[in-house]
Amino acid sequence: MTTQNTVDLLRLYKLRPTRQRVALAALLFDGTARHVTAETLHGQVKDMGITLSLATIYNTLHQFTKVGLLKEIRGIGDATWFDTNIDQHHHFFDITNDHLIDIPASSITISNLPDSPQGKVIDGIDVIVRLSDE
Amino acid sequence: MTTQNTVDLLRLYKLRPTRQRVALAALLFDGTARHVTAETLHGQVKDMGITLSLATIYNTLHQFTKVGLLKEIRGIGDATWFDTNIDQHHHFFDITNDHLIDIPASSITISNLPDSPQGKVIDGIDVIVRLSDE
DNA sequence: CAATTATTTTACAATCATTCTAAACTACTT
DNA sequence: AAGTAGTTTAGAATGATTGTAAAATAATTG
Ligand SMILES: [Mn+2]
Ligand SMILES: [Mn+2]
Ligand SMILES: [Zn+2]
Ligand SMILES: [Zn+2]
Repeated sequence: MTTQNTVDLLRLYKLRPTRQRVALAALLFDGTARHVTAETLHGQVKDMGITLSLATIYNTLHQFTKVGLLKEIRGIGDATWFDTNIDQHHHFFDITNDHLIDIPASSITISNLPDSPQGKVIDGIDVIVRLSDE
Repeated sequence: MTTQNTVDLLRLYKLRPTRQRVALAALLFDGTARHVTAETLHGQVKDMGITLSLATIYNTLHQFTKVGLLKEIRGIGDATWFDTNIDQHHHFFDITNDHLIDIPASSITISNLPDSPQGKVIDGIDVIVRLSDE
């Protein structure tokens, strides 16, 4: 993604295109599916020779999530993961290397779910398929 | 559960029936399905007038899990939950009150799951159905 | 292009769930 | 009863994350 495209993307979402946000958006939104934690992303920008504080990474990941550019995933190890795939979908989680693989929602059929309790409605369904070496 | 039954249960699993473990086992294994965190369980024993350290609660929950008396559930809020239902099953999670409800594995049908990657095998499947007020 | 204002970044402290450590205590064996 | 191995505990440490307040920077205005 060019810097100009990244700037435009941020403007579109009413986020000031600061040096830090441009760097992170360029890394994240290259069209490929990415799963990052604050720490892994911090490592990736550092590898590019850019220094920015972990607090800014957290702030930015949450802002991107708020505007709908990212999805938060919890329950994978101890840290919070952020996903560039914002479609409703599920995950394989390889417990031997902490690797996530997308499963399109259309690839899983869930049937016979019991009725929700009185006055409650389903907000979402998260499926995690844990993988290990055979 | 009588104290004697609790003592026998612990002996059966080669765990010394200490005052602390007897109290926790009696609370947990009364035959009803329970979902606790270290903190909620700590509160419950405190309410019974028994004082024991949070470290012991953590130790005991992990020991009970290791021998198969409990199951660990992650991805529900920030804390680790422990479940007296050790059958393979899933959960409704009510996000308005942090309440968990069991869904028997037999009540959910998952079909069309994509193939696992080369050399990987499915270790387990966790389904969390998030509930909110309608 | 200043000057002003609004937003963002950052260093650093604080929080919270959990684990570690090492000393005091207790259950089991002899 | 004494000895030993296992357990509990207070308190420190850890690690992910969030809060704070000052310094830096982007946007706006004249
Ligand atoms: Mn968050
Ligand atoms: Mn654990
Ligand atoms: Zn994903
Ligand atoms: Zn359960």
